Amino acid sequence: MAYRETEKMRQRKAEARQRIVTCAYQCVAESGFRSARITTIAVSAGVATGTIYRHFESKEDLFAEIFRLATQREVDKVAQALTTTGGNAANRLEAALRQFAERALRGPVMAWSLIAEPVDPKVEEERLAYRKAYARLFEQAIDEGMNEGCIPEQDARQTSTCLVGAIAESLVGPLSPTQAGDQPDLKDDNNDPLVNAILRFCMQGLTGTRR
Amino acid sequence: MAYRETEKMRQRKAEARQRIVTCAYQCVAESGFRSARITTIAVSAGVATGTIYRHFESKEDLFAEIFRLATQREVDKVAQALTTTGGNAANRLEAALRQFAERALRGPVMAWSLIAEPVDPKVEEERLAYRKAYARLFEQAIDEGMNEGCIPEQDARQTSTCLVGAIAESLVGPLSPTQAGDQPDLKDDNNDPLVNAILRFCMQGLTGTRR
DNA sequence: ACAAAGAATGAATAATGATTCACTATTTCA
DNA sequence: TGAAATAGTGAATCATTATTCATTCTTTGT
Repeated sequence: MAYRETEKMRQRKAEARQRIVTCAYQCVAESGFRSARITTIAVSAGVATGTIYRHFESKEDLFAEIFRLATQREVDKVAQALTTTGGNAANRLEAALRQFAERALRGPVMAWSLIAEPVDPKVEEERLAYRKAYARLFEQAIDEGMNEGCIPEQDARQTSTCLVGAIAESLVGPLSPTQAGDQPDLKDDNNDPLVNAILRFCMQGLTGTRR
Repeated sequence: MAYRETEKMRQRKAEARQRIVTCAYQCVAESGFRSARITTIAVSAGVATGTIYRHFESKEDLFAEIFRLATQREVDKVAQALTTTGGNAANRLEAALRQFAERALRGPVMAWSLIAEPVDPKVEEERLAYRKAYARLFEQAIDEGMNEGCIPEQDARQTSTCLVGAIAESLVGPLSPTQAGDQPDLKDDNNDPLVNAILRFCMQGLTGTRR
């Protein structure tokens, strides 16, 4: 016997994989999935195109992983807003919705890719999962709110889906790459008028209470 | 001189064009844009593939026209619901939203193509227009409602965008081709629970009044 | 019937990039 | 050092369809 995979090698491979992921991520964050080329990613990661296929079944698989990664970041942040905010469940939910919208407006290219860019089926599947992940977070908060009594009884799952839809749709226009360069700066002070208008609708739909 | 386009010819060409459009429409209504092939459309329309290019610049152009056509039908129906329903602006708007959702559930394949199927850029553009068309209808109704006093003052454009988003997102799951065969029959009696739940959220978001 | 003009045809082409794979290089261990 | 095992390479291949265009067919007016 001669060669057996050693720790050192395992690590080196993991590094290469990581480099590929990172470069692919950057490509997508710069100009979306559609224009991201395997060749380009390979070059920028300093490997041959073939090497990418030693780490990923296919381009779609790689992209699905990128999507999942980007998604996880976002969902985590929203989950965090949900847990670290004070006040009742309705307050916490509002903070989470705000986080969702504001983060999107801050990273518009990636947000557009995640929300609205036409993508291949495997990636589209991830998108459905991503939207569902948000919905589930919101759903849980609504359930809590109903228990606390600060949110009226309702179909929490259905409402959470509506919340995701209302926000996503409201962002499509502003994020659309045809009007890049808009939305110059966004303050941290809960005062973006677009975000406020979205939130008003969402919270009203949720609580049936005029703001 | 010898040949000059005559009325008869003009008509015959128009018929061929119409046939192409109809067949393309059927293809899409059966299984979406992605799987619709120019060759298949040509065969079913009884023309050569080349002939399609005498009538349309490109596949995308043809599909954009199909999209526009399908869209127009839907938007017209919603507009009709908006004008023919009795009651105040809020009632009329509710009827329109209901029409939007119910029609989608009745023609799920086409609805999915219009709402969520990944499509090429030119067609995607039509989709934005389509969503905007709905939003504009709703916006107008909201404006009327604010004048009538039955809808509180708000940013009508923003609200209408949220309405479109909430409904569309709520439909994505149920329309998704992976779970075709669901949603077996839908009565005309304003009683589909999914539709009712969506409408509750929408109307609350709009009026801030609990249902 | 004929020639000019245009329409229709559909097999061949083109374009695009993802993917492969025969080969080279590297790692490991006796 | 050398042989086995695996990793890396990237030019060539493949697959998929939309699109083209040289050719054939139709229509029209004389």
